[in-house]
Order: sequence, then structure tokens, then C-alpha cells
Amino acid sequence: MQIYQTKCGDSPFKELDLHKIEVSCASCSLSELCLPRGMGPEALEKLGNIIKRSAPIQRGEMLYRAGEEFKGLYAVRSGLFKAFVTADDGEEQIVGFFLPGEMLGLDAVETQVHVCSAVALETSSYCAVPFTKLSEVCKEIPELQNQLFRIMSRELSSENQMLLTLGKKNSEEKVATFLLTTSTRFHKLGYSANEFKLTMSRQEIGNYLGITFETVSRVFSRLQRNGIIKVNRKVINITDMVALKNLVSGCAG
Amino acid sequence: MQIYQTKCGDSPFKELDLHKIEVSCASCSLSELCLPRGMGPEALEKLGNIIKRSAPIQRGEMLYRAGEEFKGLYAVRSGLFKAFVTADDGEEQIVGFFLPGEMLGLDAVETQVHVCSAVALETSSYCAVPFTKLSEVCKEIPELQNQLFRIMSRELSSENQMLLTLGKKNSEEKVATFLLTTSTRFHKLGYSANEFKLTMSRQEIGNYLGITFETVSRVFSRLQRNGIIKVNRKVINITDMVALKNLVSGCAG
DNA sequence: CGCGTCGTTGAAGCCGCTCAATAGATGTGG
DNA sequence: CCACATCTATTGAGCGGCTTCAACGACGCG
Repeated sequence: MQIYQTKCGDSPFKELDLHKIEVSCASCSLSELCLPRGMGPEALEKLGNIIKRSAPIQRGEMLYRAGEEFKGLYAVRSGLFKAFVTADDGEEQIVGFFLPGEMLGLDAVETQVHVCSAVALETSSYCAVPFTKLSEVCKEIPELQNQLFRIMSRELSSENQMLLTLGKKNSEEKVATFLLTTSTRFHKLGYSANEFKLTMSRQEIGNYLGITFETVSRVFSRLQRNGIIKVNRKVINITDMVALKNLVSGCAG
Repeated sequence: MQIYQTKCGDSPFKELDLHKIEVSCASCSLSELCLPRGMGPEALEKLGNIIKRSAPIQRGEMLYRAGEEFKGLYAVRSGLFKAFVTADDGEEQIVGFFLPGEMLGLDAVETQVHVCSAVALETSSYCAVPFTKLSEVCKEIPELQNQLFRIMSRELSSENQMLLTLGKKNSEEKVATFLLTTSTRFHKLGYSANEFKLTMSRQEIGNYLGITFETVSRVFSRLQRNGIIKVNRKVINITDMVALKNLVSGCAG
């Protein structure tokens, strides 16, 4: 069953394709995690009218690059994305991994220019949400406005936790925090909390956590020796969740 | 000239004092930096009707604590605040310093519970903005809704830059970034970009930057030896702005 | 003046980084 | 199906930047 739209041109913001109604927000399995949360049917239709689903995109394809004009938000439908800022010397800092139901591009609303870049880490799909239109619809649907406030607030909150992780934790605590957070997020999507595949590379995990990939690898090995996890390439198995949580002295997220 | 309200009880959210009209948003010198930015006179009055100015509060007084119920946002009117998250082991991570015109509490919108705590670092004053009412007024004044989106977006953007600073920079770059950012923010408030007083302690600067206060002190001394800044207790003088900027390899903010 | 807090500076140690070698996985073409 | 190249991951050895621990000086405040 093909649930994705057919090819829709270079930019999903260029024009709206009315065929998408068949795959509107109302029928989306992620609606309770995403923008539509808590909205009624007529509101859902209004929202669906401005949103455009993408065809699947490949690993390495970019949603947007730093410096590009901001056109709208992106809601992850399937797959995995990373967002990163680039320093003047070209060095990158990954600021987040984005799972289905999560929203990308919120940080560009103020400047109207993307300061991050976003790229797919595996074959993925998304919904494009033109921000001007979204903000129009928000006037008519207060519940949507509030949901957008909540989404931005949640992002702020999780970034605050990340500042704590980067600023105060050692490498073991960082990795443990990352594993726990990832486990929780997968679980909320209906997947196992104990076994999951880390699509991103060790390099990307390390970059995100402010440590080198060698250190990530060493901590994984140590946690495995201590019987807390089992590592099989990209597949992680949490065998002692309690011990893992004990390693995380300070992650409220 | 006393421009502050008289004492207004324990919680500024408890009841509205109509006397405050004389110090409404319309007459506030910060209106172009704060919530009212870009709003017309009638919108300003609506906004002013739900906002309550605080009396001055002393150094050490708290706006809110982690775990408390979220009632609304706080806009800094004068002075300086810090916000921090607390780890399970009691360790704190400062997630931001807040100058006049800036907004506190945005990260609690989703959970309706504060995850950060906020405290005044010097005698300060603020405006309390009940969030439920604010969100009501947003329905009537689209420009206010958009301004709130922008403010949250800006906060996200600056936290992304902070993740880069914490994750990728060495201590010298961190301190240089902090000095530059602080300089820029003071300048936007109409103060000198080259000379300013750091009200926060070395301890707090180090906490914010993920380094120890001894390291902050050492970097200050080194920058002074190199003729880039002059340090006199809490007063910083940037004597070579170009050199300082060159130290910051990767701060786009 | 005495006390506590804050800031500076020095000395030593450690955690994570750098550099390097190796193995395993993946992909490609013959 | 295998040879080969490439990329990722693991592990080790040594180094260095930052932390830790400690002493001392400068203020501010009672």
C-alpha cells in the first residue's frame, strides 16, 4: 500500500496538491503526537488543507540548510532527521535528532532564515507546513495556536536538559542519558524501550554529546562489560534499566 | 521618580490592580524589545490590561522554582535574572541570564510546571504575564501571537548556539563567546558595548559555560595579559574587539 | 577591626582527546 | 563468488587541557 504522495516537485511549499486530502492529518497515525493533537474534525481539515506530505526522501537529503530562507516547519512522518548548527570554522554541532511526530525548523521563525541545517539520516518522509499559512489558521483555531506554543515550549525544555547534559555530565553520564532519552522516545512511539536501533553513527552520537566517537565506543563497551547493555553494531539492548538510570544522576527529561 | 507599583501581595498573578494603567506597556521604554513590539495602541491597551508590574525585588529573591505550578511568563523590566535547571544530585546548570526586555518561563508552557528556577541576581523588577489570559488575547491580536512565536523561536535559536558553545569550544572560546554575546546584548539595550559590569559571579559564569570558576578567572587574566580586555573586579573593558571576535571561531550569535 | 565571600594564582592529577592500528561491515566490479 | 576499496567501529598508548586542591589577597559588611 502506497501511502505517500507521488513526486511533488522541488519545493513542497511551491503549490498545494489537492490529492493529498486522502492522506490528511485526520487519518494520520501521528496526529496525537504532532500538530493536530487535541483538535476537532473541522479544525483538522483546515490544518490538512495547508499541509503537504512529502514523498520519501533518501539518507543524506537535506530539508533545509543554514542561511536559506525560512518557508515553514517540517513535521517528521517516518524515519529520522538530525539538525545541526555550523561554526565559523566549519565545525558542526548536532542540536537534535528528530523522530516521527516531531517538528523541525522552529528556531527560524524569528529571523526568517534557517540557522540550522536538517538532513535525513535514513529513508524518511515528512509534512511541510508553510508557516505564514499556519499562523493564519492559528487565528481561527485557538487550540492550534496553543499546541504550537506547547511544541515550542517542549523543545525549549528539552534543550535546557541538554545544556545540563553538556555542561555538567561526564562521558558515561552523557551516553547513559542519551540511551535513556532515546529509549523513552522510542517507547512513546510504540516501540520497545529495551531494544532499538541507533540509526545515527557513533560519530554523530559523540558530536551530539560533545565527546569523541572513540569515547562513545569505549563507554558502550564498558556498559556492556558491566552487564547494563548489549551492543550489536547499531542495535542496543538495555539489559539493566535500573542500573542505567542510576548512572544518570541528573537527567529529569 | 517612582515608576514602580506599590507592594502587590505575594503573587502578582492573584489579582489585577487597575492603578497599573499609568505604567502600561504603551509607556514602557522596553516595548520595542518585549512583547508589545509592533503592536498598535488599542492592542497595547489590551495587553496592558492583563500584565502586572512588580515592585522591585532584591538579589536572591526567586521568580519561581522548579516543580512549582506554571502561572505565567515574566518579562524583565530592570536588573538581571538567571534561570537554572537542577540535576537529581542537586547540581545546578544555569541555562540563561535574562536582561530587561527578555522573557522568562517559556519552557513551562507545555508541562504547566516549572522545570527551571529563576532568581534575581541584583535588585530587579519585572512584569507578570498570566499565560492563560495572554493566550486569550493572542486570539484577538494576531500580531501578539506572532510576536510570542518569534520570542520563543529566538530563545530556541540562542539555545542552539549555546549547545555549540558547550559542545565544541574550549575554555578560552567559551569565555570569549560569553563576553561578546554579553557585549552585544548590553549594546542593544543602549549601553556601551565595550565596558560593562558583569553582575554575576565568576562561579555563575563558569557554571553557565560548563567550566570551573578558576578557569574563568585564568582566561580573564590571560585575555588581559594579551591586551584584549581589561578586568577590574566585575567591570569588563573590551580593549580589542577585533581580537576578541577572532578568538570566537564559531559563534554565529 | 574581624569575618566571610569572592577572586586570583599555583601545583598536581585525571578524564577525555589525539594518534594509530586493527577488525568488521558494506559496496563495487571483475 | 571473490578481491578490493572504503567506511565504521573498536581498542590501545600517550598527551594535554581542564579540574581539583590549596593558599593567599581584596573587598564589603557587621
